[in-house]
Amino acid sequence: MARTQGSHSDITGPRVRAAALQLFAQHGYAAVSMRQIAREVGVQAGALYNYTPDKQSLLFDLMQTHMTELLAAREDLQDSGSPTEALENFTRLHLRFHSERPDEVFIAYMELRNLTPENFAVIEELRRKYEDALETILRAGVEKGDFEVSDPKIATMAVIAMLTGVNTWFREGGRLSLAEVEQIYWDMVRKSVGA
Amino acid sequence: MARTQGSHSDITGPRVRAAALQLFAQHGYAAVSMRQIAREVGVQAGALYNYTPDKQSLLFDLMQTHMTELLAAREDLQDSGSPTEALENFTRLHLRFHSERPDEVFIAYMELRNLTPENFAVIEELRRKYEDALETILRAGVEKGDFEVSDPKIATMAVIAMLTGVNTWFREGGRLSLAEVEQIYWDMVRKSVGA
DNA sequence: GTTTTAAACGAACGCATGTTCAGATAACGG
DNA sequence: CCGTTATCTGAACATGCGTTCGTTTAAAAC
Repeated sequence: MARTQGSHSDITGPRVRAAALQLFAQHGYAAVSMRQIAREVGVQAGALYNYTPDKQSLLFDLMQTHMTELLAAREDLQDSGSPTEALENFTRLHLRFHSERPDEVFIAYMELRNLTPENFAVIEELRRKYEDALETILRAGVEKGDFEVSDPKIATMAVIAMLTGVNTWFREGGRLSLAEVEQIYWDMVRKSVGA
Repeated sequence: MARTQGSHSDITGPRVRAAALQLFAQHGYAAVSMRQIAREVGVQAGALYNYTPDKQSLLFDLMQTHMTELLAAREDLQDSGSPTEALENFTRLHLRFHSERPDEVFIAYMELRNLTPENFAVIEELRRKYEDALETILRAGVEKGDFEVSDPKIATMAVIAMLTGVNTWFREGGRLSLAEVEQIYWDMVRKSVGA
């Protein structure tokens, strides 16, 4: 029973990625089989190969798309203001972007070791670019005398770790709204760099 | 060829756990087979079942041991001093303990979803106890007027995330010594809670 | 109304998985 | 020196894996 209604490729393709995203995030790449993904989509396993050359590419595409979108969102920020304003923009963007995409974030941080070396290098490069953006802001603030940071490299890692940690507990509809969470984290980030 | 020298159970047992620890951390629980662990130990797969009832127990034991040791180390700290001193002790202990056990920490954070529901509940309870310790310190500091923290629960999560992030980049023998890293992170933690 | 083609089926491939267990081996206690 | 026992082997089990491919279906094109 193929094609029970209309052309499917532009519907099934996104559904395959959505199912892979959800299942990889929930159980982990290695623990999810192509047959599970197919069952979620409502299709036989063989049909998945109309949409991905293999399982590895499915993972890589999800991660690359996520990192590319993150970088694009970051570049949309015009850091014309002061370092403090730039840092606030970065902080709020990071929190908003990450809290909107818990599954993508989870995969991007947990499944790096399941990438082939070539694919890993690509993702790492994207991640490095993102970290560089924050480090640049911190260095500008230090140079201008606005921030008090002894080691910008470490401060970058510390701030990103702190912000990304929001995904371990924040759920929309919980005790606090995203706006409140943004404010609390921004207060902590600001103080931690002495701004 | 069994027992080529002396009794092995008290040697092989720890070696099984060590191999599992290293392999789970490197490739992930789901991606590591019992035969890989056995090969690392230098034994056939069947022999592993003299030391663990199954693969799941191997993972659970590693995580439970780690969390129990962490809590024990935490309880060895006498927080007789001020909240600020208690927070500094907590910060330095966390950094030291975690940087000494990168594999255990990695597993404890990444493999939660591969625990059975019963085992997961046990580990989560241990983690909650550890987080409670920090939250108690923060609340004491707020009450005494030493800290400036709007939401102790969130501040707890933020600080722990920031500190645990040290494991994503810190390697002994790198640019900075552990003592230097401790100082930098303590500065940032102290400032972030307004102490 | 016929032909083309996108899309999915469903069986098959070789191989790996966690776990069990009867049998072999070698150090130990007597 | 012999019998016991802790320890490990090695084969087997059912099941599942990622991937391939000839075949079937039904919508689209003409």
